[in-house]
Amino acid sequence: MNYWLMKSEPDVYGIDHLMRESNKTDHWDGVRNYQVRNMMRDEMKKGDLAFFYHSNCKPPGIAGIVEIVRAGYPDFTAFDPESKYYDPKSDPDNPRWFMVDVKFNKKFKRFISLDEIRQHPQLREMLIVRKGNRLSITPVSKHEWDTILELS
DNA sequence: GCCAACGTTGGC
DNA sequence: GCCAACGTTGGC
Repeated sequence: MNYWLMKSEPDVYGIDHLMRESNKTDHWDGVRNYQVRNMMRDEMKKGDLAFFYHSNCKPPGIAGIVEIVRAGYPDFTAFDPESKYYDPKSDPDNPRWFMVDVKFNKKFKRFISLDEIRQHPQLREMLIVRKGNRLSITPVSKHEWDTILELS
């Protein structure tokens, strides 16, 4: 079982959106970065847990937890010319992009801001606080996971 | 809105 | 295969 952190812009799709989905589940579409694609395709498994991170907002930080309820499968928005994520180079017979399904697990009573994460001695190694890290999904160690849960 | 830190593209 | 130009991300 692995732990992750998944970024999303709350103005576009935040944890409150996921809460309101039917069955509180949705697919995590639109990833168009190869490193993240590889993680979703090869490493993220059903039953894994992830922090739902709000980016590009004030303040950025972790809002809650989601569960991976379906492992990597082809991102069908890449095949849809009407989608903003359309990619004509992704062939349905050999898909270029993948996604996972996530289900709302919990919203933290207390939002854990990026600033708080940055200040915490046990969280200095988190990829999210590394300069220049722009990956929309990053792995989280068990120790980091537990530390943030204690804060929440 | 700015801009640093990337990743991608494409000419050569 | 190099690398300049361009596009994107995301904190500030």
